Amino acid sequence: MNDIDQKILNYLQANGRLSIKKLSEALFITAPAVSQRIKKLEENGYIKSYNANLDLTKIGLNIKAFIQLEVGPDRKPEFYKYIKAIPNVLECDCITGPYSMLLKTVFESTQDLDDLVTELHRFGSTNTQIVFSTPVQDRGYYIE
Amino acid sequence: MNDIDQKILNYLQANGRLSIKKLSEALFITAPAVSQRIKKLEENGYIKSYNANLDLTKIGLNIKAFIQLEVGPDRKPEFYKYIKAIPNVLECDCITGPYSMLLKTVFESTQDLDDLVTELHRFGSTNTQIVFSTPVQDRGYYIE
DNA sequence: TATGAAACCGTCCACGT
DNA sequence: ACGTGGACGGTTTCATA
Repeated sequence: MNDIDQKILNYLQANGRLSIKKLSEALFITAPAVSQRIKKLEENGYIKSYNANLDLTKIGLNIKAFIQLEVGPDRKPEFYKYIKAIPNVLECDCITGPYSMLLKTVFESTQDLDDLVTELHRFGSTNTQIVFSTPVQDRGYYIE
Repeated sequence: MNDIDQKILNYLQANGRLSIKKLSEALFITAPAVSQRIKKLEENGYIKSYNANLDLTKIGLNIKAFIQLEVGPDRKPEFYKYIKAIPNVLECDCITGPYSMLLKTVFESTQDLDDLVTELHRFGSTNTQIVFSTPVQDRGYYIE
């Protein structure tokens, strides 16, 4: 990981479909050199994936909410398997504090949100916060 | 937005660098047709961006934490400007409940986390939860 | 949306540093 | 170990219908 690799990572975080050619021009090295570096960054696990980022409200998912959930340590394996299968859950983190799980979720309606929360109660108590707005969208980390 | 567009969005969410050729083969239409569809999806705002997803622990950002913060309504503009300039904040949501903001953050050490929390206190009281593990990584929404 | 042609881009290889 | 330049093969785009 040197200076050029960091720049590649910054560029690709900002635009995951940037062509090798464009990168080679921005970095003043040739295309094969860029190609090799990216390959290594992928192989060494620096780059986990490339993703298109959608505007979910455009496909009717207008409700975004964070749900905190109490899950006993013994029920974690069961819970993980369950939660991975629910498409509305975009992220799930195991955290410190009285609620052990934090879920980031999206729904078409508050009714759908309510349905999931009701389901989740079989694992433990919940605490739900609905999102009004997102001043900082999930973004990359600029490396310097 | 028809069936083919949905499939394109699903494919690109899973692999943002998928070539037009590969997509055209998967969808049984020609490459120019795919190209035009993607262009429209971008223009109409369905696709907001393409991003490389990094393993942040690989670059020393081992601490991930959610910080809840009380911000008075009158100080929101000031807060938004401030928070956008901090690279450690990957996401910021304005939410319901006693704490009006939820921040997703990453740091090299708990010391750095402590420093930011101390800074944030000029806006209001905070509540911090450190992440132990992330069973569901920030993922796309599979459209059906 | 399909077709073919042209332009473009990415990869491979041999070589040099 | 890393970068370069040329050549090849594959991909995207354009014009046309």
